[in-house]
Amino acid sequence: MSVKPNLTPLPGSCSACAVRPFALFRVVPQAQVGEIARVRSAVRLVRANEVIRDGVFTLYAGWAFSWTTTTDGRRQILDFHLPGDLVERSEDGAEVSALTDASFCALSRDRLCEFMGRDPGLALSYADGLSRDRARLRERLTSLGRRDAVGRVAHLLLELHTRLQRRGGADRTGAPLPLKQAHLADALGLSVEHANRALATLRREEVASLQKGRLEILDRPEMEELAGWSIAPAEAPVITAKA
Amino acid sequence: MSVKPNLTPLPGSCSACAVRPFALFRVVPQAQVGEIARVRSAVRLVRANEVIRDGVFTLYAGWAFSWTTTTDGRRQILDFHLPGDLVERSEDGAEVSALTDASFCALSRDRLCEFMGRDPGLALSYADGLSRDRARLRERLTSLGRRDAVGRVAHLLLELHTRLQRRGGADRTGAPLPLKQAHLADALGLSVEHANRALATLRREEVASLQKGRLEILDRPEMEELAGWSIAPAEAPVITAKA
DNA sequence: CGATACCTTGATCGATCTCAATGTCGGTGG
DNA sequence: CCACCGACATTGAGATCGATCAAGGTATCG
Repeated sequence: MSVKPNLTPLPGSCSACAVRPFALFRVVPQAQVGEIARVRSAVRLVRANEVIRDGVFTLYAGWAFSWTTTTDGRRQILDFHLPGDLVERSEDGAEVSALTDASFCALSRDRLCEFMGRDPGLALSYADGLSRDRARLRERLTSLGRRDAVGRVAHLLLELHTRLQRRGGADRTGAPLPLKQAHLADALGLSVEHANRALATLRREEVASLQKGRLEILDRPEMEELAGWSIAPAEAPVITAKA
Repeated sequence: MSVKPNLTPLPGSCSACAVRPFALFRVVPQAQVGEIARVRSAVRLVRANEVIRDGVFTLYAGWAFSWTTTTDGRRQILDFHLPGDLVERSEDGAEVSALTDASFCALSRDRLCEFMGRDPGLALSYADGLSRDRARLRERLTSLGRRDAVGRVAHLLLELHTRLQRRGGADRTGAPLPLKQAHLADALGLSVEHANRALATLRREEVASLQKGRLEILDRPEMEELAGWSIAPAEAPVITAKA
């Protein structure tokens, strides 16, 4: 086991940054890329499972996730972070950990705020990221509220596949996915055993498989069906319920 | 039954707006309040349960909520909106409905973007709102993932009480709360019957009661206990699960 | 080879859903 | 004024999904 994570180090200059097209600073014109460096406070490498203490950072390589624990000690994973994502350690007691070995650019919150205060485009880029986060959380909330275990798992896998694809980290039928079953369980409000069974169902039905860090989508239509993956608008039931 | 909602109409001028101190435009200095009017596209009154079609608006009076339905027709409430909140009808098939009779200022998305593009402070105010939305969704996700029915109900009631209090709409021991049990159920991933039973438990244990549109908090320490209402940071279990 | 981390499976238990009534209360038409 | 109606709230009994508990199984790494 190497002492340091086995990741290519970050480029010294932001102008060569491979993830900038997907990141907060994508809106900064080439001419002002130099200014970004003043917001950067450190470049770091962390090992899988290490807790990250920096308040704001842009993930460069590897995965991370945000989580809390309830008072009785159970973990809830709030979101997964992919390369290019801007991640904030929030005030409210949530933590951020590396899911894999990872590297990132820590930012100074003060200098970032200052920069955004001068550059509305950057502020809007920041807002755009928040808006995406919110959309993801809403989807996940819908999963936990109204989908069964198989549906939740299928939905999360489709979500991650889509996000990876947008960054070129996936092909149409699969992608590398470093999640353990415990991560799935803690993100979806399931026990590990049940997450395992849901995954087994998907595999048995030849819908999808997640093994050895790789997702394979075998039957996308069926998977979307199970996940309730419709971005379709809805008629308006006035006062509904029925779990 | 009146044909029009029984709400005081909005003031003609934004400078007299009662909710502006809590709203997106709180950061606009008095001298430029006139510019806000150009972003406003309409003032509307809607009845309880009416679907709202405007894309972006500031709620002025009354409550609203955002929701989706799953493919099998069950409803998930994504968030509740209170006076002063900026509400967006999102791209993704989520709808917004009035929970009570309500009035609001519809905004032009284009002109709002333009304004924010000129005024970084406004863009950051917008981001701040998104950030709060996200924090609320994370809390709710934790509820659905890791808390039982009574905990979920208690937590949501505390959240709403806190939000109302910040706006002066609640005293320490209670507040008017127009939610039906079906709203609670659909927000928390429960059946109406079970939401009812959870509420009954809280009442029986003399922790809190929600009746006739009013919340009473009878035993706040106990309620916080049940809700897991700790904003306490947590130790880091490395790979947990166990629902 | 043994340890460790992770995955899998089975049996049982329990929280929550479903289905089916019944109760309450404010409003409305007669 | 009263009987009825519709919207909500409540209660009970039985069915289910997913949690727990308890073993194994497998693969990787030192």
